[in-house]
Amino acid sequence: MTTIRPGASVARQASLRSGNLALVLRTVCAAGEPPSRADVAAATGTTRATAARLVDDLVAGGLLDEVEQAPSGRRGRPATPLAPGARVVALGLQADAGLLAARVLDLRGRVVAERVEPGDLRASDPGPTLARLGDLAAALLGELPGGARLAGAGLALPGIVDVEGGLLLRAPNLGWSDVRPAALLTPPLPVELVLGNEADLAARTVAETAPARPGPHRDFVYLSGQIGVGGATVMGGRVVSGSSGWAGEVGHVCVDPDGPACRCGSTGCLEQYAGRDALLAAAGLPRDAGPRELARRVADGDRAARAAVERAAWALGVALAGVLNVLDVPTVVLGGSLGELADLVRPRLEEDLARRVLSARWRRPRVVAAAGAPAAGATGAALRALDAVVAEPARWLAAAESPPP
Amino acid sequence: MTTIRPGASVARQASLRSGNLALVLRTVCAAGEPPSRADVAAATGTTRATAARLVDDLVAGGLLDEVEQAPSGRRGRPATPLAPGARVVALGLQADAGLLAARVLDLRGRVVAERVEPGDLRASDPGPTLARLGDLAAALLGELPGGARLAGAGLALPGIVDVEGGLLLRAPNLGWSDVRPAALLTPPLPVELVLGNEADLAARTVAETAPARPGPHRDFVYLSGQIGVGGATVMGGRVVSGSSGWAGEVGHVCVDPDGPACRCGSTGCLEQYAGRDALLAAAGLPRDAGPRELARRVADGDRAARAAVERAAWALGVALAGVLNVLDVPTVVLGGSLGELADLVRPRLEEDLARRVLSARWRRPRVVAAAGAPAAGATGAALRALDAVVAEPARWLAAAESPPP
DNA sequence: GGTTTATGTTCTACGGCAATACAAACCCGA
DNA sequence: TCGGGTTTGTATTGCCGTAGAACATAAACC
Repeated sequence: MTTIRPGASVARQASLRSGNLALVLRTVCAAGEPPSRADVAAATGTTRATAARLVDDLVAGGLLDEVEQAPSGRRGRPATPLAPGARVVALGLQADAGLLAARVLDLRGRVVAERVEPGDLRASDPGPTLARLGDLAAALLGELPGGARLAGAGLALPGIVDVEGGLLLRAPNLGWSDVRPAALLTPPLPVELVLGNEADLAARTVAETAPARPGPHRDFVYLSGQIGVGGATVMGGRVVSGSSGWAGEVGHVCVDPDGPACRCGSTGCLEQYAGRDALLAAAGLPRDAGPRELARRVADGDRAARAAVERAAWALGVALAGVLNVLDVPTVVLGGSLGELADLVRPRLEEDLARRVLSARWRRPRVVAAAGAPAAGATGAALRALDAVVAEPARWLAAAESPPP
Repeated sequence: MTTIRPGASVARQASLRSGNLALVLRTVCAAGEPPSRADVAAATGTTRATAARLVDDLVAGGLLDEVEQAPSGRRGRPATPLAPGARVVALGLQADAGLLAARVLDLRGRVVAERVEPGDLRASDPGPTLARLGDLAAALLGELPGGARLAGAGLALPGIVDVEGGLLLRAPNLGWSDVRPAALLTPPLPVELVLGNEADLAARTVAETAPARPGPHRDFVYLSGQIGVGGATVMGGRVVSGSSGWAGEVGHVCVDPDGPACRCGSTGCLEQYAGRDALLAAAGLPRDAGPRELARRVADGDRAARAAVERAAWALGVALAGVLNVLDVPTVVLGGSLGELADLVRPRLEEDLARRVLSARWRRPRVVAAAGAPAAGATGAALRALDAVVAEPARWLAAAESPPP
């Protein structure tokens, strides 16, 4: 007998149903206006009968809501508008060098509740810090409206993370190594806590404005300007996480091999030119100044500030040109403190990219700023948990059925 | 009525069948030894009855063959071994600066016929060159055994390609721009010719040793050392082609912004250090010398040759560290002339990567040489066409049914 | 108030896979 | 030589999900 690798499993009729449930739910989530069953049928290419059956199951499981119909003035039987289930929510957490954040989103992408607590967490102690974050989370979950069902929780961390193992391997800016946040988060959460890289999760908020609703860009490189520079790549609306989930470290792309030494052991990393600490130091500003102060000085004509920003733009051009040559994405999204400097670096950066990117003569790369909501990582963490539900509604329905309502 | 973006279409029962046909075919292709129907059932998780039904359809369509059973000595009814259909073949072509190649592969990954014609095609005229390639292809197709059915054809080109449009936008080493090869290839092929980047297609030969049979590496960066340096990224066994198919231009990652000017308009591109022309020039060798001559000189202790290789290894370290930081893949595969120099550059390159790649302390990147078959691009082009059949056997079966055998 | 129009529901038909039983082909041992 | 054991391949039945068509419903239009 030949032994064959397990491989994928066959598609049974249940898989068919499961896939179509996901398709219907995704369709409703992606729609701008609440669609009717007939709209869903048209968009998915199925019959009204089948679409209705799938919608009914999703409504029964709370994943879709039948919302109040506004008088449309159109003739024919009035439609029943459908919206993603408002009672399905997820918790997103973020611990960063500059803040602790907790945010609850519902399936429609609305912020149900949030707490953001600024503070300097550089070189902090993981235990007390995560206990504070746990308190924030508990307070948030306590004030949820009745009937809300928590679909999952995520934690965005500025470092290298072992997602399967639930382990933060190293977060240089926090000074943390080998931390298991789920164990330190008190009181414990009622659902599993999934870790994630801050930039990966923040990029998700650009890729989708609400669970399964596509954002303005589908293919882009995201740069998260923090104390260092984090990054993520999104292709086809999905974050490219690499074979171990450590992709996107654009901050450590080498810009100049003869450049300054970096904490990571290499030399001339992008972070040494465009990271917040590096920028502020080059501009002669104190470490706790913000990007706005830097932007103000540039506007005032401060020479050191101008030079620092110019140098950052140059470094971004070298590093991002390499990334764009390798990945072929049309857009660079600047987030975090880099987002606040986007207008200052864009002219030079776009020009450099046009010169250095091989395919620029056929499609010129663009640089945009992320719509800067604070603690985007927390939002992204909640989005990821909700996306998991949208991807496999059948699992959710099965879980919801075991305890009868 | 709300208009919703088309989105994906629902899964019908036909999709179920189509998906399972693909799964069965993929399973047989991936297996090392010809499996029986019962093996297929076990590997896919379905019943013997269903597996047999699917296999029968694939056998009827020629996508699977029932091969001769060798006496196994095991008790029980002897199994009927299954192998990918030998009569399903595809044509792969390649036009490169150093050769023209045509190769026919069957669904088992065997070379059915081939022609490789060396020659210097730098700054050549596309018309006559492609006519020569067309002659090669016609000769090859003429000598195919009776009953062979051509599933598709592909052409590997060292440049930027518009795959949908069938247009070669620019191939600097050939000196070609805006060429439409399908129109210049005489006599015309009996199937559609799909273009592809040479490095992308060569990388495919590393990702799979035969159609749908996984190769030794599933996640890697492939570097194709030609006159310049092409590249491709493979993640999860799939070539990452980017949003327009122009990904993988590792050769134009900036290694040193103050380095020599590159044809592409940038400065200090990797190609200026590790491309064949650059390497040979730095070693003081004539342009038409090969990488073996260079390797021989290094072994003989030639100082200029050693310095050239050392410099290339340094540049590869800087560029690939950036790529690995962004993509998180564990392996670098060196192909083409770089493959022949792999043993010379590996020590320094692996050391530099270990220092510069952020995740190296958890998983140290490895550098390997591609098993160097000449004209890997042609093989990859044929593989791609065969993979398309494996991915959608139902389409092939439908097409095979319309003209009855 | 009848007609038109669009939505939502009900019912039957068809196709695909699961489960089971059964037939076929080989090895083994008496 | 022949029956038991074993594995493979095939036939039959039942379940399930979608397609298709007919029907019911609720509004606007005339």
